[in-house]
Amino acid sequence: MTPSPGRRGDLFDPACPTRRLLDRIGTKWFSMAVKVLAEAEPDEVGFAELRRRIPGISQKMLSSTLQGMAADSLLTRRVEATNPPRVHYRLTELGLSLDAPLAAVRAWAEEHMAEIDEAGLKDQAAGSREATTAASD
Amino acid sequence: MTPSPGRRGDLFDPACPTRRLLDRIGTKWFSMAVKVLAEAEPDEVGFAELRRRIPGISQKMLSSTLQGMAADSLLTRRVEATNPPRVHYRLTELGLSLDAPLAAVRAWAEEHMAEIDEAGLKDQAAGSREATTAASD
DNA sequence: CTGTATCCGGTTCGATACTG
DNA sequence: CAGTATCGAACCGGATACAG
Repeated sequence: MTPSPGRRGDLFDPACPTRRLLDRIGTKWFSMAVKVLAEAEPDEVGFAELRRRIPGISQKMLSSTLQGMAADSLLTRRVEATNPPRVHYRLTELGLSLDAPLAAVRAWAEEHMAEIDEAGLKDQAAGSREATTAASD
Repeated sequence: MTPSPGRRGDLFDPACPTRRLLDRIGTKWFSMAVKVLAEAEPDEVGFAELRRRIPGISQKMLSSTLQGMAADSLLTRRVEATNPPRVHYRLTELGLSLDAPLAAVRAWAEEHMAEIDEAGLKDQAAGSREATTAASD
C-alpha cells in the first residue's frame, strides 16, 4: 500500500502512483493507444480496428497495453457476446483526461521535430568542441 | 536521410523524431532529470549534485540519460578544466521548453494519483471473470 | 571528481501457436 | 474475431572496475 496518503506526488519514489504512471506512459505503445482511442471518442473501437490503426503492433502487445490501461481505470471494455464475438474499447473520463497533457507532449515533439532531428544529425558531423559524442542510441 | 522533412509528426513512424522523443521520455530517469535540471535553472548543476538530487540513480544511468539529452540538444555541457575537473550541466532553451508539457503530465499524475492507486488495488479484489488480471507490472 | 567499459540480471517486446 | 501462453531475442538498467 502507499506509504503516505498525504504525500504529494513524489516522482522519485518508485512506489508513488505518479511514478508508476510515468513508467506506464513510457511503454512502447501506450501513447499511441491513447491517441487512437482519444481520436475515436466518443465511439468505441474494436480490437481489430485498434490493431489496424496502430501499425506494427502485435496482438500480444495490444492486449498487454490494453490490460495495463484497464488496470489503471483508463479504459473500459465492453464485450458483445455474439458470434463472432466483438469487443469494444473506450477511454474512461480519466483516460480521456490523460490525453490532454499527452497531446501537449506530442505537440511539443511536432513543433520541435526539426531541431531534434538536426541535433541527431549534427551529432555525426561534429568535429570536436564540447559537442556530445553520444553514441548510446 | 530522414524520409520525413515535410511530413507531419507521425507518432507511428519509428523513424520520426516525434516518436524518438517519446521513446526517450519513456526511459526511466529522463523525466526526473528534466525536472531537476529545470528547477535548477538558470544555474548549472554538477554531475555529483545531479546524482544527489536523483535518488537511486547510478553513474551509468545518469551518464546515459545526460548523453541522450545532449544528443537531442536538450542539454549543454560545460567542462571546467581544473583539478579536480568539474562538469556543469544546463538545459538548453529547447530542453527547458520541454519541461512545460512534461510538467503537465506530472501535474495530471499528481491530480489523479488517488484514482490510479485505487484502480490498482481494486484490480486485486475484483471477482469478475474478465477483470484485468494484469501481471505486467 | 567525472566519466567509460564490461558483465550480468530482469523486463519488455515480438513471432508463433493455440483456445474460446 | 478476440484473446492467452510460451519461447527467445533485444534492450534497459545496475554493480563493479577502470581511465582521464
